[in-house]
Formats: sequence, C-alpha cells, structure tokens
Amino acid sequence: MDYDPRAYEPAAVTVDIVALTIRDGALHVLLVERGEEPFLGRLALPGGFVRSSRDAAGRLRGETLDQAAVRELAEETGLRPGHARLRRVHLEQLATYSAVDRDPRMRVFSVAYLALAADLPDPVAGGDAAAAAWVPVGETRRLAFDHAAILADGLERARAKLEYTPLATSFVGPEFTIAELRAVYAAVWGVDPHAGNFHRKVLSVPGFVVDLDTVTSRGGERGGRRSRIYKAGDATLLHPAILRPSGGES
Amino acid sequence: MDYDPRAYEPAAVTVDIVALTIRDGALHVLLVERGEEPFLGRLALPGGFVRSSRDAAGRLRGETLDQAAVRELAEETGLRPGHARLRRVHLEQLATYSAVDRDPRMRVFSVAYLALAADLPDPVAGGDAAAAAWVPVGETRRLAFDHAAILADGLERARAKLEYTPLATSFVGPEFTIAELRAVYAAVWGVDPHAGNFHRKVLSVPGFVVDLDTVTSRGGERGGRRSRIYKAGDATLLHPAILRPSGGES
DNA sequence: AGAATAGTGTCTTTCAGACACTATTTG
DNA sequence: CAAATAGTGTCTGAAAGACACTATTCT
Repeated sequence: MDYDPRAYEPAAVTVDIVALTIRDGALHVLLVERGEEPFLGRLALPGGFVRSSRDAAGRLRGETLDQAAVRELAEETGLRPGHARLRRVHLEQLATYSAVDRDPRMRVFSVAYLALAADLPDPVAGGDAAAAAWVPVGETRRLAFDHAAILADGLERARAKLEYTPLATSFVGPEFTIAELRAVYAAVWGVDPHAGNFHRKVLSVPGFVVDLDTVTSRGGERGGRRSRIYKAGDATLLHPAILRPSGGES
Repeated sequence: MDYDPRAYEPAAVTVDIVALTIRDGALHVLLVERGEEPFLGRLALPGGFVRSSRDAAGRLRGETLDQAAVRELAEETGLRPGHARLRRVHLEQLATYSAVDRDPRMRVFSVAYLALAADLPDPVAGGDAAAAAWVPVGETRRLAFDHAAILADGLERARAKLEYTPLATSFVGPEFTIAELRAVYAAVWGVDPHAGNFHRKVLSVPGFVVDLDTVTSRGGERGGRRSRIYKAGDATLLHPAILRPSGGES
C-alpha cells in the first residue's frame, strides 16, 4: 500500500442521497434541478463532495461519509444539522458507484446513501441546485449521471428492508396507527397488504410496535372506528418478518 | 456540484478485500502481512489503491472498483486476471469506510469487497505485502487499520446471504454433494444444520441445486452410502430460504 | 457384522394468507 | 340507519424443526 499522491490522477468522492418520504400516500424522492454543467437543468439526486483538508498544524480534518450525507440533506431541506427532524431520519449507506465515465469532468466515486423520513419540509434550492422538490418515484424521468440506477438500488433496498426491519416506522411520526403503518407498506411496495392480516401480524412481532393505550380523537372521514395509537418498539429485526405479498412466488 | 480539485485535500480510494474460503472444514480469510509503515508487520486485508489516470489525449482512464478488486485478488493469489478460477469467485461490494483517521498518512476511503471462493491457491506474497496466508477467521488478531471491523461486516454479510441466496455454492467446486454444501453452512455459521432436514430442504428449494444423476465413486472413509452429485441451479434467490438455526430466536 | 454416511417419513408447531365476522364511529 | 374503518376468529396450506427410520457402502 505504498502511495505517492502525485502519481495518481486526482479523484473526488461525493455522496449522493436517495431521500424518500411519503406524501399523499405515494412514495416521493427528493430531487434537485442541476444549476450547472454537466447535465444542466436535468434532475439529479442531491449530493456533493465530501470535505477534507488539513488544519494549520497539518493534521487531517474532514467529515466522514455519514456526516457528509447529513450535511447535504440538511442543506437541501433547509434544516440545521442537528435539528430534531433530521435526527429522526433513518440514514444508511447504499453502495459506491465508480464507472470511469460517470462524471465527464474527472474521476468521481459516488457513495450513495438512503435516507428515509416522515416529515421533512419542502426543500429549498441550495447552493448549486437551481431547484429542489419531492417527486413521486414513478415520475422521475431522465436523471443526471447514473442517478437512475442509484435510485433503483435505493428503492429496492427500502422495499427489502421493510420486510425484516422496523424501517417502516421511519416513514411515520413518533406516534402512529396500524393503518398508517400499512399505508407505508402500500406506498413503498405498491401493493396494499390485507388490512386484517397485516394488523394481526404487526402486533405479533415482538418489539415492532408498542401500544400507547390511547386512541385517535376521531374515526375516519366518513365514519369508522377510532384506532389505537402505537410508537416504535425496540426491535431492530422483525421476527417473524413482514413479507412482501409478491415475495413468496415459487 | 462545482468543484476545483486544488481546493481539496487529495483523497485516495482503495479497495480492501474480505476473501473467504473453506479449508479443512473451517472458514478462512486471506490476510497479508504488511511490509511497510503504517502497521508494519501487522496482518491486514489485501487491498490497494484504485488506479485512474489520463491518457495522452487527456481522456480519463482507469479501473472501476470491481476491476480493482479483481486485480488485487489476482495479485495476492498469483493468478492472472481472467483465470478460470478467478472467474468462479463470487465478488460483491460490502461498504465504504471513511473514518478521517483510519489511515494516518492521508485521507483514504476504503471500499470493501467480499470475495467467496472454493479453491483459490495458497497466496503468494505480492508487491507491498511481506507475506500472505489463509487464516482461520477465529484466529485473526489485531488487524491493521479498521480491518477488524471490515472483516466482521464481511462475515456477517456472508452469513446472512447464505440464508436467502445460493451463495454457498460459491464455496464448493462446480460439482458437489449435499453434504459438502452442508459443510459450507456449518463452517460459515458455526453450527451444523441437521443433516436430514437440511437435505430435504435444499432439494425443496426450486433452482438451488440440479441433480446430475451420478453418485460419488465411493462412500465415506469408514463406510457410508455414496451420495448423489449436484451442480448449482439457476436460482438467484432461495424460496423458501435456508434459515440459520439461531435466526429464529424470539 | 457393525459403523458410518445418505436419504426419507412423519409429526408438531409456527406462520402466511384467505375470508368471514364483530366492534365502533361518522354522517 | 348505512357506510366506513378497526380489529378478531378461524381455516388451509407451507414450511421449520425434532426425531425415528430406511438405504447403502465401507472396514
């Protein structure tokens, strides 16, 4: 692992974020409109370069990839890093993309992150992005760079992890009903699980949800029973899992 | 995404490989002894810098992360890239590690790969490594950098993917018996699945293995029936999954 | 023969999914 | 009341795991 920086073409490392939320029952992804070349005007995932430098004493300074992802998300949403709503965001690393020609300017390695949130505000155009918006995942045409592939990977990760982790609770507020949780699965998977079976199954998984012994203040718009209110439990893995309806094809 | 390379501290991107194989019924990982500082003499995962440059016409040249991983693996094992035995190796990206101080020399982002192989040769000390060897995963003390954490992540990935993918077939030759497959699960998981149930379960998963309608030339050392021979099927996901015995704790 | 290994039968329990049903609330 | 929503009961079939058993081949 000998190394001389000058022997190598400079490489850059960026983070790109697949930020997902649910609005009006549909899964949305945060996209920015690029304000400069390349791909000027094209929609892209929010992201940016990872910062590192040396301080006056020559010590290495910088941010980790996780920190860079939080910073980028904060910039796009206009929230201060450390804001309570940002701390409730689920953030996890997806994968690193390295095609030599993925950015025409230079060698860029992009580390993709998946961010899941319940209630992030409408984005503000930040820094180098001309505009930003939550876009339904079905209406994302012609993304810049290889961001379509990254988005697809992010969606698949989210869909898979709903099965065996309590990740769905990241999409709802701190208190929620079983129906709200089911709406998350419906939005992410594209199929609405059977209400009765879903209800029983969620309650049967130890540590998935905790009953708060309260009910909603009123039923549905046009009638209906009031529902009990739950919060997320302490399970990190769901046993048994909540399987995708299409997950059991044989 | 504006960028000026000179405004940033140079960063390097490396690949580090968690290469696993099974020897004498035990899971082994490929480790090298570092031939230079930092961590001189310490064991480490094989790895190295990703190469990129510009050609005479100024065009960007270089290798992808996947290509770099294959190259590193080839260097350590002494096989030519493209060798048949290398093409049978399962290679997948694990995660990218970014702690600012993980390498004292400079900012280094390490993209970790998981490599699973049946029959790689004894490693040859390559380039910057003083020595290399297959080490039982339980006997890996004090690895360099953050390689202990990377190894742990790689092991967990391998253990988890044995459940729901036909990855176990990567650890055996092109033709194998059910018992050999079971030995893979035993080595990776640390628990030997029940032979009878395992047998029936493997055969019940569509596309996991294909019966070659032949039997081994002889039974066990001290007696025993000859076993049928199978090859890997075309399934990419196992339905139903082969669950870890401890995977169902509630 | 007896030990060792491969492979099968069968039972119990758990869980997914279908579907019908009860419980409650709203207009 | 009727419609809508929450939540339960019950059945069927798939599959996991325990365990006993049969089948075959070695010394």
